[in-house]
Amino acid sequence: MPTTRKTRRITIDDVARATGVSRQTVSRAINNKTEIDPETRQRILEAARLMGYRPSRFARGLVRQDVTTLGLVIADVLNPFFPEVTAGVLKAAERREWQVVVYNTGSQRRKELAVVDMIAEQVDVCVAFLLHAEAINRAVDMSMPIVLLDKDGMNPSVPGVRIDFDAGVREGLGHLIDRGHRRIAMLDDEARISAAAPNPRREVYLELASRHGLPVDESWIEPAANSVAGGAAAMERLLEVHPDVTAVFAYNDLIAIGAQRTAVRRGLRVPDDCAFLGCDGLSLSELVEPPLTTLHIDKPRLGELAVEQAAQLVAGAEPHEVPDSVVRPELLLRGST
Amino acid sequence: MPTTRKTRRITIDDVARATGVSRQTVSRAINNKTEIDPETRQRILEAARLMGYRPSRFARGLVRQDVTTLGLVIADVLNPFFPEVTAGVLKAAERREWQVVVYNTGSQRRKELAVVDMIAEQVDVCVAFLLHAEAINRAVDMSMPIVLLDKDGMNPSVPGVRIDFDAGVREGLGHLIDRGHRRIAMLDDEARISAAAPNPRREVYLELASRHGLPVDESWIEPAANSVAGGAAAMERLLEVHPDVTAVFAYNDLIAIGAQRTAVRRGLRVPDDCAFLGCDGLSLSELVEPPLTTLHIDKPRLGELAVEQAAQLVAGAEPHEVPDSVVRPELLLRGST
DNA sequence: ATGAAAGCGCTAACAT
DNA sequence: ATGTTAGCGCTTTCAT
Repeated sequence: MPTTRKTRRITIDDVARATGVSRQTVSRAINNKTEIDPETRQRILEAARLMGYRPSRFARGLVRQDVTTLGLVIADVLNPFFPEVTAGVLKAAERREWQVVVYNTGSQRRKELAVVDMIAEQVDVCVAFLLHAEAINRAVDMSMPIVLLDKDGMNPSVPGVRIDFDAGVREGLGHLIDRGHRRIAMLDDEARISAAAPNPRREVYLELASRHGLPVDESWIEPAANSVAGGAAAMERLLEVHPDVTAVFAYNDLIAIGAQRTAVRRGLRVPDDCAFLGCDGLSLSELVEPPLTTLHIDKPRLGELAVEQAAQLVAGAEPHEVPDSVVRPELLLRGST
Repeated sequence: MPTTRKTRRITIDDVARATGVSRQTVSRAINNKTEIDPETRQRILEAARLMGYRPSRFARGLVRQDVTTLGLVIADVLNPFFPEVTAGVLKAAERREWQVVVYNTGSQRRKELAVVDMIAEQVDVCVAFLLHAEAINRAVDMSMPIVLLDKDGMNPSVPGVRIDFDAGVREGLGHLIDRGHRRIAMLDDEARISAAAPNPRREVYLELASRHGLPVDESWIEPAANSVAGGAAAMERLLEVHPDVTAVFAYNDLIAIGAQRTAVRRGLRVPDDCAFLGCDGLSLSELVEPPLTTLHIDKPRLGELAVEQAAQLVAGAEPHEVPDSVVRPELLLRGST
């Protein structure tokens, strides 16, 4: 049972009183200002330490307006895609001495909205992966400076990084088609579907299928939960409907890896019986057997670019003045195709 | 070239002036208080939106002392161990409506110290993975309430979660010895070595080696950078010195996976020619070939326990009054042994 | 080298 | 339903 002592906060005045100096002198001591007697400083610092004094960040922030806090909104820390993006965000933030507050949404509508409300109150600017247009609009409505990770097809008045899936997926699927694949299925992201968010990966898939006259229709698109287990389960369902599938294009690497595992477990040879094409290029994807062919995205760079745009907003630029950045996926040919 | 307009902040007074009401009425409107005419509220809200007004979190925090910010200090977002811990931390923080600020140290002494200085100014309490005793002591010195992730052997006056490697490693190495392995090497973490941090994994390894009369000495311990590539490189070096090694115990799964890849690439059969035992149980480790035998740690729980201890500190408990938590690794037998 | 006064932007408590 | 008065804890500016 934790004791809930309401231990009143120790303030700079307490320290001043205890050391018999004025508040300002204490302030000088703890802020390493020059105009102060070295001995006085020592005495004050010592007393402050003993008393457990810690300056209030709020009081400080109020007067010196120099601390910038960035909100980073991601869907799921457990999907390696986000830690990789986060690495870039942290790096860029560190350079600027910005604080980074992280929020997880699970891509659920309710949580995305709740997180937007939260960040609106707590941060100066934010970089966000948001699937629900409603959540994005809410942020804009609250005058929250926001930069989108994966802005493709989203609210055009909000700056963001565009991942050029169009070119990438065209190249990736072209590769499968060149290899003679016709019965190519897609494992899509069910969260994106249920959020009714723009989905270039799916659109390009359908467009190419039609252009090349592939014998596939929407029944060849199976929604998957965004995880290895989700990909594995989706592949089971797909094989029920289309046991003759020869290649699978997955929404991302996690889903592709799960699907490939199902295939292997079922005794299919990869890539001979069924090939797999992932998307996003997790470092994990070269560790599985066979290593996954994937559309690699430079995720740290994605994060850095977003922070750079955020910096423009902080500097006073209007959202429409901040040009979108673009990241282009790169086809990494490996053993799964 | 971003425009650096110094656009003065819009305050509640600006909104009040623009709408011809008092500051307090604006406050009521934006905080959804009851005692206000619905029409007035609408008018104010509309004006605030148009003006792009956003309440200052500092001013607010100063007066309503109800926002808690937790600093989460990790070594490396790219090591899946930390995202998994982070998942637990975020979950526990969300329940309490705490903000979580993340800092990456790379386990470098300089950065650990810099991060401690930073968090001391910016957060109310922190949960940290710190290798350098100096950094921990600095936090204590600054009266920073802190909880350690992996506190084993660290400053006993600081609360933390203890991972019971002693029992775990005993069981894991016991398993290898039972299988008849004698020439068991260890791939240690070079960052921990250079920080001169306590290392129960290594100690137990040496103790068991001596107790069971294994034909190994310190030359059988090879330091590895904390990554798959690091593990791979360390294994190369190990094989130079001890080509007759039959089992490898790695500091963690990332290193084990890299080492195992080197073995496979060299044509060794795993586990017949060389077995691999990891430590920490990343979800990744069951995706590699062969799946890795490992000492699984419930990392989300580790994070949650730490936050619970942090909550006690926030509630006013003295560090020495907060009992350590313990997480016990569990041996997961898989294909690599 | 130190102190006094002013004020950062907001909300709580008390008027009206 | 709205306005007024006091701070929250700190740093800045200006005295001394």
